Amino acid sequence: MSQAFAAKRKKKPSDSLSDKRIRLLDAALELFETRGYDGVAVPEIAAKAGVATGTVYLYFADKAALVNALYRHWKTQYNAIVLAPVPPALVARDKFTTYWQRMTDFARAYPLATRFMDLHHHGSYLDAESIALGRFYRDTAEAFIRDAHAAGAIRDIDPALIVALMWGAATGLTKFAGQGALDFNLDAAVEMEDALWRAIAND
Amino acid sequence: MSQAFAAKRKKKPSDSLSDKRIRLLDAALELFETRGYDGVAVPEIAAKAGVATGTVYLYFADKAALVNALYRHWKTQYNAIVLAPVPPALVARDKFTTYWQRMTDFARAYPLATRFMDLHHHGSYLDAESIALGRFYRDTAEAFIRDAHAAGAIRDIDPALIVALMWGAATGLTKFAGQGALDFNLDAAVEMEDALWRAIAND
Amino acid sequence: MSQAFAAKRKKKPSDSLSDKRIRLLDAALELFETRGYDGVAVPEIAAKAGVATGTVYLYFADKAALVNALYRHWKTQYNAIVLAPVPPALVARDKFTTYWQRMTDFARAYPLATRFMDLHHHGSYLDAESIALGRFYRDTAEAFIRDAHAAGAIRDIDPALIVALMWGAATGLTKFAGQGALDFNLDAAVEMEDALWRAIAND
Amino acid sequence: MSQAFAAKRKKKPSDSLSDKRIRLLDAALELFETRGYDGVAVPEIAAKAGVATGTVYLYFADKAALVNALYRHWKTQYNAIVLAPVPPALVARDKFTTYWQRMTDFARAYPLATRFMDLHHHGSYLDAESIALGRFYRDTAEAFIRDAHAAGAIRDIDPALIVALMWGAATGLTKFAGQGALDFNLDAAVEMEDALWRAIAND
DNA sequence: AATGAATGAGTGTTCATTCAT
DNA sequence: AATGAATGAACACTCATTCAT
Repeated sequence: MSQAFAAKRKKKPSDSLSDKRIRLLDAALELFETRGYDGVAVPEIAAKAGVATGTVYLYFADKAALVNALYRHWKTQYNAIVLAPVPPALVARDKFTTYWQRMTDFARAYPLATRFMDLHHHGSYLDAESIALGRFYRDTAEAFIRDAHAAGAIRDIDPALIVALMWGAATGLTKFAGQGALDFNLDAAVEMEDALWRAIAND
Repeated sequence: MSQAFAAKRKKKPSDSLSDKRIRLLDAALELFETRGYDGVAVPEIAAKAGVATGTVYLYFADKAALVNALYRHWKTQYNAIVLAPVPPALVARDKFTTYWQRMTDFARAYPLATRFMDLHHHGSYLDAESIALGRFYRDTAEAFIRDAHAAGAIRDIDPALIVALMWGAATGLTKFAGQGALDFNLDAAVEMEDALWRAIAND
Repeated sequence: MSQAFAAKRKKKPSDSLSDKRIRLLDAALELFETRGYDGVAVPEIAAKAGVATGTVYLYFADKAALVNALYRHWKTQYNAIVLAPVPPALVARDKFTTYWQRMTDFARAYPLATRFMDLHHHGSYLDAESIALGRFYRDTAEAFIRDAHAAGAIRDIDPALIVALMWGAATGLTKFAGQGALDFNLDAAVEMEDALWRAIAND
Repeated sequence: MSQAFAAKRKKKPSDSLSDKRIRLLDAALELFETRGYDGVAVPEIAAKAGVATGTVYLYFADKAALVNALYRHWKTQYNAIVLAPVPPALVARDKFTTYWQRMTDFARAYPLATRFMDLHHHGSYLDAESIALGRFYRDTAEAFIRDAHAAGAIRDIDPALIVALMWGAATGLTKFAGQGALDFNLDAAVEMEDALWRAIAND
């Protein structure tokens, strides 16, 4: 929004302003992902973003505001992309494919952000609003599972268990890929989808 | 407590010596699990363990040595308990049950340690030896999977994928249980085992 | 003060920047001279220099870097002032006078720095480069002595012994003056010079 | 004294007691000489002396008491050996030889103690009594010089200057010998004595 | 809007000293 | 008399944050 607004003005400061905000978030993502929130110094984020230390505080009230902004940015992205409504007309199996595909596409496209969200989802520096964004995953997933079960497509398993299984499978792929133990490509995603569906499908 | 009872007089130095070491490791586990390595101050660990700050350095060379000792302690426990050899006479399905039961028993008995190991497995403060302990899981799991596949019990899936799936399922249970989203009891473990076996079993 | 007067507005950063460095070196000199390297706490140096503790580390990598910078500063000054070449046309006696005068002028002008260099010349915190600066004294003095001996002006005494004597005489003056046992004024310097020349002169 | 007394008893504790005191002083000398008072930790002195840390405090009230005991021990030795009365019948030149010989003999026999006393004579941890011991040198030396001057043996030079010269010459020899710049043997001592006498002698 | 030098509270670590054994 | 584990104040150093420019 501020971006669109700024675009009307001719001055480049405003432009470079949002530019700097983004560069700060990118730098923070890279650093927090590897070393954790407390393991990274603010001046280091600034240096990686190519701005002065003081500039960080023009865009974020403090360090906690920066992680929260970063966390929300990616959780929001995730929710918008992965958890967007699926066509109600689709049969359960296709809905499942759609969700799983989005999850793995996202994880493969943004492995840093994916690991960052997993690693930091419990951080004491995250405020209530940030943490609340995580609930949307569970709610959406459980809703889908209940529907699918009601439609007779999947067996009678505690929905929470299925959510844990799907989330765990995606996380496992990301983690072991990060360790070099496997290649998280499209084939792997499809192979895993097949296994997951067998795990829960009726018959 | 039973310890204090058993130790009738005498030899308190060596008793209290290891006692302090253990209390430090316990305190560190609890604190590191919630707030991460850099989020916890050494004096705080000491306070929680009921010893003076300087005492930490009688048992550990520095803070990094403390996390490494903690990490190794639990990884070693995990490897000894969960990855101990299973009777070769067992059929694949029973081997699978054995491994899965151990994994979930461990995760339920020591949820803090389980989350700690997951959270810290990539920490820059861990030395090579500590990190090497993690490889045993992958090796053992893959060996089992190859055998089971050779015996025709499970389908032709990349073993690394199955490892990711099993690890992910256990992690997912631990994580969502920690968030209060599910109750990680024996039933849940068994229900998940059934789902997992369907995911990979031949037929 | 005259500095503040001269610096009319503008450019205070770089001004105050070197200003702080110098104030830190001055404070360190005064404190290290009396209490030794390990006897002085960094925050105390900062306080004496009128800056915050953290500021010390903007100008010096660590405490050792600070002593080394201090030591080098004064050794370099000493070498430049005292050991500067003397006109080759001068007769040996006049060269001797020149060197001795410079030594005593320096010691009288900068008694703190003189004692600091004597006290710290062997410190384990000094790096190789710092220690190497001390060699220049011996080399220059020995060269002069060899020339003077070749010219028949001084007797056949081991040059190293004469160096020890000259250095010792100057140090003795500084030391006993510091203890209040004598007044290290120009007369004392001249009287000592006369004695030293008699000690080594031919005839 | 306590040594002689203890010798009468059969128990070895008392024996090892004074033994330990001496070993502590020896260890402290070696360590303080190189690294200074604040640069050496008490447990390190204990380790070098082969006793437990707590034992140090059985023999000395605290660290300062230990340096003071060490300083006084050597200053007392120095005063007893070097500044002992010389036969009044001796001519000035022979008195001078006697004193100088004792100074250099001492410096060569106990280089560590000599450097320790030079380095620490101003330490803030030394109490008044310790520092007072240093005055004896000046007093004795000045008394000798006044006599010699009265006897017409030496020129009219400020006695304090001569003291500074003699002390400086001895210190210079010790220092440069310690740096490997010269060999502080008997010849060097004699050569230096000759030079010093020329410096001050009448004629 | 942007800088980065400066700050000082807070961190990891050391060490003089004590005390139960 | 002797020990050495334990202590906690004090140290060297870091880093989130501010502010004069």
